[in-house]
Amino acid sequence: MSLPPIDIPYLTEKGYERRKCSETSLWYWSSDSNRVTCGDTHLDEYTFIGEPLISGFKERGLELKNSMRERFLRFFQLRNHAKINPYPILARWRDDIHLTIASIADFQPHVTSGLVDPPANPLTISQPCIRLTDVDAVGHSGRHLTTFEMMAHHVFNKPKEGIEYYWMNRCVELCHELFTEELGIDALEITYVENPWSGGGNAGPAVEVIVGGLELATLVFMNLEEDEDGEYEIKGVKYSEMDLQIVDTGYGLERFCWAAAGTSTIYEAIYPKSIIWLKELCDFEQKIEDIKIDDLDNLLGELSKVSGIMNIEIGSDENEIFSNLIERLSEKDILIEREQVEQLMNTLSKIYAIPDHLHALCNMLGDGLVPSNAKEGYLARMMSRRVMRMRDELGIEKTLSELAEYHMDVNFDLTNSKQSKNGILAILSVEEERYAETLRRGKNIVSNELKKHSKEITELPDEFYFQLNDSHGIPPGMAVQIANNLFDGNIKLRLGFNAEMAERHAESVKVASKVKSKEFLEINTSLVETELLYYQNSFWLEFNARVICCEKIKHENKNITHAILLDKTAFYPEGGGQEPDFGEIIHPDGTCKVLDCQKQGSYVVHFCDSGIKVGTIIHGVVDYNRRKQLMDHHTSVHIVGGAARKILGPHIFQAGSNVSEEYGRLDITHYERLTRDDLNQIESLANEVLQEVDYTQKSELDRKDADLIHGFDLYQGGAPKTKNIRVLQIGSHDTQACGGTHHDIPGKIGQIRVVRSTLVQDGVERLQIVAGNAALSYGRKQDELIRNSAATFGISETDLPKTSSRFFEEWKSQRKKIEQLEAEIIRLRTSGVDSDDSSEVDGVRIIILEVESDIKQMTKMVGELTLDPEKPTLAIIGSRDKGGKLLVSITENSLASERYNASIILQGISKYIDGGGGGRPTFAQGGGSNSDGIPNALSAAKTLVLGKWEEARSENILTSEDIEDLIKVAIELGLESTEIGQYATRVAIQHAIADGHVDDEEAKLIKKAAELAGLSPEQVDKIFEAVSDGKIDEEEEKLLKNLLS
RNA sequence: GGGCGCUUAGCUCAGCUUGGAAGAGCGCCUGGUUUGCAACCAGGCGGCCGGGGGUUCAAAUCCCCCAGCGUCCA
Repeated sequence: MSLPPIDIPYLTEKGYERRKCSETSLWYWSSDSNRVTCGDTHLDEYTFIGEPLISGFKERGLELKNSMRERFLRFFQLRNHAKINPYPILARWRDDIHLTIASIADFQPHVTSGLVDPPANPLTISQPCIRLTDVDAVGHSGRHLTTFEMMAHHVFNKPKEGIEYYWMNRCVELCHELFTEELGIDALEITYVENPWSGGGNAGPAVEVIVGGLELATLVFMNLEEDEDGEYEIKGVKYSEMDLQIVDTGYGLERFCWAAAGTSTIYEAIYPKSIIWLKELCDFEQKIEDIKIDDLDNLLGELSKVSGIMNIEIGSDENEIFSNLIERLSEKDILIEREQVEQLMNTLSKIYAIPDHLHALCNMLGDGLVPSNAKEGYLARMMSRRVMRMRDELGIEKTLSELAEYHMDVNFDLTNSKQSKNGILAILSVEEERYAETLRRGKNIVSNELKKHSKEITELPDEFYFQLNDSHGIPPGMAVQIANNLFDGNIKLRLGFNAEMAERHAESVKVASKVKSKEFLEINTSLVETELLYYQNSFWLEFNARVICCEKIKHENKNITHAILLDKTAFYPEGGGQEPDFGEIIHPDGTCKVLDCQKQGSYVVHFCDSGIKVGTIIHGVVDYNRRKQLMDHHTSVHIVGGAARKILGPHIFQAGSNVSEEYGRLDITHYERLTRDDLNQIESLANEVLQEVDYTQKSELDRKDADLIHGFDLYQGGAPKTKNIRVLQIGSHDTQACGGTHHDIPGKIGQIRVVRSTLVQDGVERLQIVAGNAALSYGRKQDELIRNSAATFGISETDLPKTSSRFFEEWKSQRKKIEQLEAEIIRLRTSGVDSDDSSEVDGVRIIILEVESDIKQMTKMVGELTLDPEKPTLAIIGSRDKGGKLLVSITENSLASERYNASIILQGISKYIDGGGGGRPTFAQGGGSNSDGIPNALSAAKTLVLGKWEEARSENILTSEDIEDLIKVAIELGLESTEIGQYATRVAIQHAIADGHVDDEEAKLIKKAAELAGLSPEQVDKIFEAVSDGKIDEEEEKLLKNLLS
């Protein structure tokens, strides 16, 4: 069944009636008998613009927010609610969201699941929140914000335990009293709209409180949880009633302020000074004159009323919005052109959005966030880039830091901020530099793209815009602007392009798969949980226990054959970045080695090289040296983290850690690269701590108390998942929740070295730490490196830097000398070719030679040989290097290049080395797999180019088939001469007679050859006819033989 | 977490579509010009074309893997 109708006797008493909204069909309560809508529809304009509904607040901006918040909290404090300080805006106690999006988020999931008690009950709070889902609507709608305070009163009832404070009726009563008696709102203006709420696995009835057309509060009564067999159904999901019944309310502080100020937009109520300042900076007066708008104030007021009730959201049709807007305004006798509204809205929306975005940025950075290109850090980068873009579009010449500084001075309360003002400004300066770099690169890319198109182009390819946006961070609008600025062009973006892009993005979003927790073996849940001895004493290394489970298993590590559970253990299982303990289990039948140790639920699984009978009493011995080293590193990681925070600033947060026997690794958030000097300072401070702190304090606290006592920086290692929290406190130096094993006396570590830092992700530096014994062996290894290097040079260690750089310089100059000498050898070799290897054919020098060089040197050689235009040259050189290399080069734009084609020659001769090749007509290279074929290839080249056909045949250098192939090449090259013709004809005919048949190819060749041989056309035809049937009979053979002579 | 892009001279980047002699601008060095500087002219130095595999006679270029950086979206 669905939720039953809500019954609120209090409202009935106050003269309210339950009715159905004519527009939305939702049930609502109102005391205004004329009302037909629920108050939150497109028919309900804001009634408070110019006529505040909340009276008695003269302040604006920060002061207005302060006194409004104070009034709210005091109201509930006076009615038995405990005031709770706001939680951080970075939801680091949760691993499902980055930012605090509602006051109830403070208590999820630990309190709402019933695991942990709430900090007070009932309670009231004003929680700063950030929601980036509607970021595009900010500034346009007049009411959207990315950052706001959610004022709330929460109750956590547990009816089964007799804990019941209040529920729906009393909640509405409190709300109604607040609005009417405390804030003086006319009851006729208030409607209560029933609209069941569901989300995140919970659900319940809910009431939206609408005042003057604006939703001021939502009252949620969360009493259901998702349950397949549940009796209630909401939006297709089944729910059942849960033990905990939560009153979850949310009152928008900024909206209260707006209703009290009656300004045309919410931004003017909360950021008035910023808006005036920004208007001056961008010369707003002048812009208005340019747009030619007369009665601005009246227009703005009406615009806000109208746009407030129109749903301006991402991806909505701009055309429709503007034409709607103009129509609505004309109903109010305000006549205005579409272009005027568009220009006005464009400018104003930016002026409105900038302070909002800056406020969100200050909230995030103030809480210690470091901007990054990934994860939550990206949210800050996105916001800062939005601000800078809008600033540039408005033509405001202020740096991001200057804008933020003004914002902090005027609108932002730094008292709850972890980060200092200067820290925030420093981070923003870095962001501005990075943005400038992105812009510079973007301009380059646009410029390169434009070079590909003609200057008259008016549209660039879609794909280009998409890629520029997704890969280079330049949105299409900006790309167009850059393009037109660069080339004074007339490029336009087609209408609705941004919506298309958003759609494309939406398509490509895929659902991430869930990671399952590891299961090593099936554990009978009736077995007793493992008692953890290592928490009772870090140096409890030997113990007696009973085997309660032992199973044969398969494992990556071949030595591991069994998994063993004990009723208690001192073996630490891998967790919290600390690697597992190793050691031995001694039992009556022998000893088995513990090679790995993992946690599964409440059990510790020992991975061993042999099994033990269940029930056996054993003696466990943890490997002391390994454990000691792991503890040295783990405690050091905490100490170094604390040192880094003291030296670099409060934004230092642990982004991950790993502790092994060799070293400790600590990832920290920071906005700049660390220098060796930074590391030295951190290292020094860490070692001071070893001296100063005598004992560490270990405690186990209830989650509720841990939060209260230590705050949320406690959870550096990640979101806590248990009711009880182990806390390690190292003097006043560092306090963290940690499940690892740690030293009681830090001094036992001996020394800590911070060896190096690497950038592991934008905004995250990885520190590598060695401590205790590992520090000692690290130092020894370093010494050895230096000693060995010095020994190689045969010098003292102090001379090492000087000598090594001298050797390096010498090596470089000698290498250069070698190259020069090689070049000289090539010159000598090539200048001497004329006598032996070169000849001349009709004014072209022909060089054919074999060398012993690689392809690179060969190219240089032919360069020497063919680059001189005074000496037209055809060079063919071969080398037996790597399966044989051939290179054919021809002097460009010369007699030689007119006559010869390098690529064809190469292809004609590369078969001798079983290879191929190609290139340009004047330069071709090839290679093969038979380097012994090089001499044949060069002989073939000589035959071909020098026309030494008879010689090739008579001296048996080439086979007749080879010669036939070469003739084809010669003909292709156009090296046609009587000599070739005569010779070729003879060869072809001989070949044909020997075979006894003629194929098409041969026939053509014979015909062509006969022509070239100077035979008469009749003779040619006769021969062709004779051989064209593919066979040679006796008569034909006679004819051909006759021809031969 | 996912998508996309980039990585070439000291710096900023072309070249990759369609494999065939590694380029431009700035900077640097030498010389010229100049009273000197800037500017200009001529010449030169400077490259494991991010790493590793593969295809090919031949890879900066094509394919696969990895790394770093950038960027958009969660």
